[in-house]
Amino acid sequence: METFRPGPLLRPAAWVQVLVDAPARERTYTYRLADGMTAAGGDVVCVPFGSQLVGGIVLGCLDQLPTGLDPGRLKTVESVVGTGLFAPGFWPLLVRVADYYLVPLARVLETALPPGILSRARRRVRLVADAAPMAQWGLSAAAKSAFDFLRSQAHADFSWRFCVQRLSGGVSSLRELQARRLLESYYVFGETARPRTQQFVVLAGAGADLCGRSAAVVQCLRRLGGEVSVEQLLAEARTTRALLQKLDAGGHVRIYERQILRLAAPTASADAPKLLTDAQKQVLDRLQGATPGPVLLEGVTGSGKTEVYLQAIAPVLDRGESALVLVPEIGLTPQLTDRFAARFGARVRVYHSALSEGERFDCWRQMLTGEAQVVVGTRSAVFAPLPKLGLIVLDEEHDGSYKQDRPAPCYHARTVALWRGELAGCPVLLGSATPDLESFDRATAGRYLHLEMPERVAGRPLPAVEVVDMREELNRGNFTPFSATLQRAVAEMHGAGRQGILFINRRGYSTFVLCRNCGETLRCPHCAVSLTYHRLEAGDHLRCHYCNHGAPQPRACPHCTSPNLRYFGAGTQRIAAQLSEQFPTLRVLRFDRDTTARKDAHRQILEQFGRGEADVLVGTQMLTKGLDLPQVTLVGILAADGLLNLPDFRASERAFQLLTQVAGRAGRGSEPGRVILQTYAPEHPVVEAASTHDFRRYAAAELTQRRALGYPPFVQLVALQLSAAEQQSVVESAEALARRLDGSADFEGRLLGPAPCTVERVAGRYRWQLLIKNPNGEAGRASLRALLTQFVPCAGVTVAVDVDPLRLL
DNA sequence: AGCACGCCGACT
DNA sequence: GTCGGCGTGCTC
Repeated sequence: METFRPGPLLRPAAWVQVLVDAPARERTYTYRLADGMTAAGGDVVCVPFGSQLVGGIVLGCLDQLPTGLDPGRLKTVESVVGTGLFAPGFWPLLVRVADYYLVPLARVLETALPPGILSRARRRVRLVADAAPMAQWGLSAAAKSAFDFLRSQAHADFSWRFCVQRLSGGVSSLRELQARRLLESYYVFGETARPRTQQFVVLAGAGADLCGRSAAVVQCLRRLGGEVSVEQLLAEARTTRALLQKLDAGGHVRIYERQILRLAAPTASADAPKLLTDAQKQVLDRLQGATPGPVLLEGVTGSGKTEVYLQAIAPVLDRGESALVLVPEIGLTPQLTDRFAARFGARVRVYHSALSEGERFDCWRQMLTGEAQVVVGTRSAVFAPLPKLGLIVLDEEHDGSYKQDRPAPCYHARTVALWRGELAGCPVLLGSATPDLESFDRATAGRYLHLEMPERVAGRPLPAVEVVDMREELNRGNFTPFSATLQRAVAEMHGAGRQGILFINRRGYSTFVLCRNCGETLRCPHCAVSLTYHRLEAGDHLRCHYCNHGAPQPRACPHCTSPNLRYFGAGTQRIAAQLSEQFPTLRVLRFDRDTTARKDAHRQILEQFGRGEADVLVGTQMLTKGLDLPQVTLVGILAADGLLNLPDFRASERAFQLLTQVAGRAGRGSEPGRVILQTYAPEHPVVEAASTHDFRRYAAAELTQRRALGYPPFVQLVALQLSAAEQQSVVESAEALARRLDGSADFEGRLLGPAPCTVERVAGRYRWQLLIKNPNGEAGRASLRALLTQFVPCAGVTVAVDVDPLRLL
């Protein structure tokens, strides 16, 4: 962890800590500042790195050199290329994220900035205007011809890449010219930065004196109209770039770069504001009148939260400010994105990590210039550089995908959004039918403005939920996954020509495969879990849902060679198959990660279903995320039990959210909805609360229990996960770390573990976990930060820190 | 990414 | 015996 002081300086510092734009960005580097040069955190600099000049971002200034660094090896910052890359308040936000989540600031920057923003493609060179004529004496032949070529051009300013590719002698000529001060290299950033260009070829000469391949290529170019992209010509003429360059050098064709705007604003038909219900009006009134700060909008499913967001944003845009809308997963909410595009048109941009590097870069630039005024995005969009932020909306604020759990920083977009709102002085609107208990607790404690929409729009009722005891079904001899009630309901629904949704929390066909002879389960060779059986067009297949390891379905047990394999547990595939078997005329669509892997598949499936080309959608948790399908009257939850009994203190909270959200898909149109909830534990409090739509009662009971047991939101948790290929070194390191923590006054007696993770081995790595309860806030995190900096684990062991973990592994 | 250092096959 | 292949490793 860095020891610099971030932010602007009181007096000039001598050294800066720089995040360098090199692939090996694991660490930061220290540079000297030349006399009179000043820099502050967030400035973009050009620094020598190895043999080259690269771009970098100043993370902070140093008053003294880090220990163990030889001053003789230090290099000096070449130039400060840009300041004010970030909107005001942005840099303090990044620093705060780094501090809170116990990660180096460099990690946060890499998360927040679009990849490639510092790309070396923007290194440029220019001819020195007043170069000494005698500097040309004694140049090498290559350098001389390179220099002459550059001077023969109409302009004196070139991209580094162009020079390296085009000039004789390449890099060595460039260096020679630089050494003679004939050419200088510099770094550009910002406006002129790499707008996307594409190379085009245009016919230049008559091409008369050409023969062979060259003639054929020119002929081809002429046939294509005399001017096409290089890409296209290469494909059509089946030639190489080298040949084109030769033709360019010979003056037969000319290659040039043309700018392209990569990202068109989403197009959609216009959409007018809808008439509001009284509840919606009240919420909007209170939003307008409120002082900036967090707002929890607790609105039942189908109460019209999206329309509230849209109408809350409209005045923000009218004031010339911008709005940030965060959604759990962009692919799952094409409907919401479309509505924003339809309402606000060209001012809307979609920003998420699945965009290409170039798309993210373009979008980033448009945000900085104010061209993009409404940004709809996922977790990482919380760092969108919108100036004059007037409102932040977090839809489905309880959703777990707002928390990053893979690479550090393990930030929660809701937490960061609240900080952003604080720094920008704007309201942060958190919306959900099933608020996160932490948000709910703060709202009821008066720390958030708490607004409610307890009824659905147009006086539609919430769907009636029938709980079906699956134990009785078994007693009656029904061994199918569908209870008699559900079967009747499906038949009725089908007869009435309506649509339904069946929810099952697993994908694939069977959740595990067991040998009836030796009793062994087929397991993943890399993970401590059983393999899931999938039926694919390409053949039957076993797949690991943790590391995605795949293997063909064996005909016999690999342990005892018995062919007597039996398939247990039903996933979406099997449910869909059995449903079709039982109701041959029913058209069934699957909606899970397997069927939606393809780009735009979400939208296609939903549109297909929306057009009435299928009767039932069988899917996983994906179904819970804000789908608005007015024709759906029936929702079946096949087995609630898989959700209720997970080894995690938040399991019941998640189960409640999931059940309520799935149930909420029913009856969103003019016809009332019906939900059938199948379970082996009908008396479970979560099942009871979900079936009566009673969030308040559930929340009160759960919060009482959390307080008693010392769990969030009453105590902060920090999870430390250690992993390595060697089991022994993981255990040793975990125990060593535990001893350190127990010896520290802050955490004594507040340490859970070390213990192996629920799934001890994933993708060939063993994982152990320590859980710390930190009741001391920032002071506790500070001592943890110090302790972790000093701790050196065994070789090969990585330690991942997760502040406020959502899932206990 | 570049560029160096470093250890094994075809040349003077 | 040297020139040169590109396999790891470092860059303040």
